[in-house]
Amino acid sequence: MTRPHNTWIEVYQRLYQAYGPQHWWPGDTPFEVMVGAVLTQNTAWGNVERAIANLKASGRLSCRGILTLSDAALAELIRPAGYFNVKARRLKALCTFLDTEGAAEQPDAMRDTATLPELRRRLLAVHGVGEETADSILLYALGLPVFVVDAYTRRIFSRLKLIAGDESYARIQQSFEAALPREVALYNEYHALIVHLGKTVCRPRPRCAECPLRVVCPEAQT
DNA sequence: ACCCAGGGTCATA
DNA sequence: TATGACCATGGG
Repeated sequence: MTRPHNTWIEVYQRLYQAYGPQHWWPGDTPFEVMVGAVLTQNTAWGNVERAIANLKASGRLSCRGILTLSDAALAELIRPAGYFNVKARRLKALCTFLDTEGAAEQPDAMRDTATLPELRRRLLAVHGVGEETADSILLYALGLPVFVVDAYTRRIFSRLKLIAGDESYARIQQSFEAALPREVALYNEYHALIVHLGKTVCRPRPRCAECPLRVVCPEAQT
């Protein structure tokens, strides 16, 4: 008997065939990934890169380096990332958390201190860490199997009519995790490809002529 | 001069 | 629980 066609996997395959591996997360260390996950909240990645470059250049890209800065000095370093006062506080909250977890020196050591659901709960309790930021940290900094849902995911998959768009984060996440094999490498690549498509093609005003999902997407069936 | 970007918190009803 | 205001820079 023929199994129902898994569109969720087909979308991945088409994106991968079109764009290839994305080599995510753009960041050298787990700690840099965590910092980037906070800084990129509602912010273009290019601005985040400048902020991270400032932190690196000043030798402050570490828990201690961040916690020993004044709020004002930290805000000044991350200014290009926008919301700099808000994000300065959030970065400090994250570093304080890592400290209390005994993971200040080795942020990815946190990985083996608890089960995945427990780690997620702890991250969500940190000020400034919501669901997407928590999951980005779990997947891209700690290498744990959690599918990351973001605004691009909602836009693309609602245009594909695979979701309505206004579901809860958890609901959308479950749709992906139920349809896909539980593999970190797949979750990693899929989300990265979604972001790439969202930035270049599936924009607020879509450029469907260049979309590798043309045959799958009702939006493009003019 | 707009619109948009790899969200999250907080106050209010 | 569900909305809306707020946070702010930089590119198109």
